[in-house]
Amino acid sequence: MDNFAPVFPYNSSSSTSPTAVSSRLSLNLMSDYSGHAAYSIDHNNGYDHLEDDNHDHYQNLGLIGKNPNCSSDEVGLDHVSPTTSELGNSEGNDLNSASGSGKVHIKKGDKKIRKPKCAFQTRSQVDILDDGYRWRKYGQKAVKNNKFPRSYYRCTYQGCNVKKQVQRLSKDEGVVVTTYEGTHTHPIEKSTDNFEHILTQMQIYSSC
DNA sequence: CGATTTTGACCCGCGC
DNA sequence: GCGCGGGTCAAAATCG
Repeated sequence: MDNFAPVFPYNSSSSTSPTAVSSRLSLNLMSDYSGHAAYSIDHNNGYDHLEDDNHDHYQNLGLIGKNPNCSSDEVGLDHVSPTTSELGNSEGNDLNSASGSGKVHIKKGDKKIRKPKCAFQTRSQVDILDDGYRWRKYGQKAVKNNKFPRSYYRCTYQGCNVKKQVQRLSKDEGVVVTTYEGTHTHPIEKSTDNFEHILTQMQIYSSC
């Protein structure tokens, strides 16, 4: 049993103690996201402040993952090239930037290292949720059966190869699905009030 | 001028 | 084997 590090961009070092708010949340199982089970968190109160302008306002709708632990197994979306880095036992945390010689795709015979991956839905008017880290967009793709494209972001912190995907649901335009992949190797770069709050709470249930 | 975004091309896995 | 869908690269464009 591989215990994956937290997928959320918050390491256990986060000081906030996730206790008080937990009673407000309830977990519901949904089951429609790329074939994986999805967990939604309903807030009985709070986080419905949908008035704001330049700063994001979001209402968290839930965790999406294969299981409540958000382990990445079988999410099966990432391939790692072990050519330039030792991946033997490094918990797959380095998706080595493959700078230089082109594409990162694995070759035959290389073993796939899956990184922890965790997705959650957020009801938001904006696509880019301010989670306190700095991200650089490196790609965008049209998604089948979805009129909205999916955006790919990478953490800009040197040596940190955490990625995330952001996608808006076509059947519910108000819902943004954010998928985090990997674990941040550095502290958060700026404080975010409500989003940190949200993620802190979610960590209670995901224990990832 | 450095950082970030845009976008077309490329690569890979998978299903048929 | 082929086509499709998804993920990434990298050059050019844009932004601050």
